[in-house]
Amino acid sequence: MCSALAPTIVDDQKTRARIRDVAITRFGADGFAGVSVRAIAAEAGVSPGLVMHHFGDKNGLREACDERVLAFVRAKISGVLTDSSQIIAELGAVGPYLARMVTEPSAAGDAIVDQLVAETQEMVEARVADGTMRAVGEPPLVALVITTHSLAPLLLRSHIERLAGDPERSDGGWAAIAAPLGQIYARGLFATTGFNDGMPS
Amino acid sequence: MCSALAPTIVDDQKTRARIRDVAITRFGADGFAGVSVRAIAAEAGVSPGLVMHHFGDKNGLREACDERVLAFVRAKISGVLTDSSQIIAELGAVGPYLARMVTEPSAAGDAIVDQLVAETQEMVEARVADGTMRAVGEPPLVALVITTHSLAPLLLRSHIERLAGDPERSDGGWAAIAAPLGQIYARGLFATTGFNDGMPS
DNA sequence: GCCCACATTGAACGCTCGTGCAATGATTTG
DNA sequence: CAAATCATTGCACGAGCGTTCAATGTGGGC
Repeated sequence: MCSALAPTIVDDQKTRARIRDVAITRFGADGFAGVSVRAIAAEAGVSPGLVMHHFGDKNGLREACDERVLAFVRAKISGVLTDSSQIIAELGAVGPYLARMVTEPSAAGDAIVDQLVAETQEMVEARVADGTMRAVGEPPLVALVITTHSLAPLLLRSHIERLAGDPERSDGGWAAIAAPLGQIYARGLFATTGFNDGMPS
Repeated sequence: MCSALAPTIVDDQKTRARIRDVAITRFGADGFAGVSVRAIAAEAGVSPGLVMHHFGDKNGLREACDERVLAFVRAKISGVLTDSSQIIAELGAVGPYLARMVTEPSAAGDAIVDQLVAETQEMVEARVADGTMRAVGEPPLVALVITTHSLAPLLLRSHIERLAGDPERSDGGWAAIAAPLGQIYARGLFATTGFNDGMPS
């Protein structure tokens, strides 16, 4: 064909994996319906036909992406929940895709949230048992609340960096919000104790 | 010019508004790229050409939707932040669209988040002033944290209803999470006071 | 050597998309 | 009544979509 220079220079990653990773990035950025197979193929440096050969159809490609991200989450992040900035930075291109997974309805997204909630629940029960956490409700519900709240930075990443980011510091504003975040979880937000369900308006 | 008597004028506005409202529902469900002008036109009972006549092009339709939702939020909800279940129920079909607006990058989404943060900041400053809220950091950052956390139920609505929903109660699980939520904001989550930034792992 | 399995391509298919446009119908205006 | 205005339609166009497929390159096992 064209380049017979180095046989392994294109093979820095297996072709199938490269297509899938490009797809994760593009799907994360523009959504499943917002990206064409052709665009992914072009960015991966292959033909559209090869995408179909490896993944069957466009939906097969999506499933491969889901699977990959699910495995990524299972492996790397038992705690998307705790340390936002570090984890979000490590997520890299997977971040936006993961955000879409938990945001838009899908079985794979449900599986990820289930896993995060389960892990959080274990953490809650252990910490309540050893006395480092107060029991503020049924563990499954507490875990759900903590998980959803902890996912917020991932889902609203751009706004946090936009509104808390400091041109002085290279950090995207994550360090800045750590202080109030820690205060709330440590001692709460309200000075009064008469509090039922949500803030009184 | 402005003789407000003809029933046709009302019908007139009705058609344009109906198309736009259908678009909000469908865009919210499947995303902007995931819905065709034809599908929206069909569901609104009009021809695709009429959609172009009223909104110029597909992106004009999106801008009309953005504008509508922005006005909706400005008017109805000063506090998406506080009482989740009530507000989310009142949002109706606007909810998913609003979730996409704040989740996917756009100027309109930025505007909405800016507004919510600004309102929250006013609330924080007022409550710190009258002593019902502790000062846990700089008000802009505290407002940002509260806002992002309070948006989580909107963005993860399906998971909350899925995991906290009780077949016994008609409520979708929102009442169930109110208790731990209130406890956290009232007195915090941790029993110990030595706490820096995020939980130690 | 040959052969077979596989990666990969490029062209083509049918379809749907967003959009433009002339025509039609209804309503207001002069 | 005639003219004008505007909502509304049906149709057609070109582009781009997902997908198919026969052909071609490629490399390891016999």
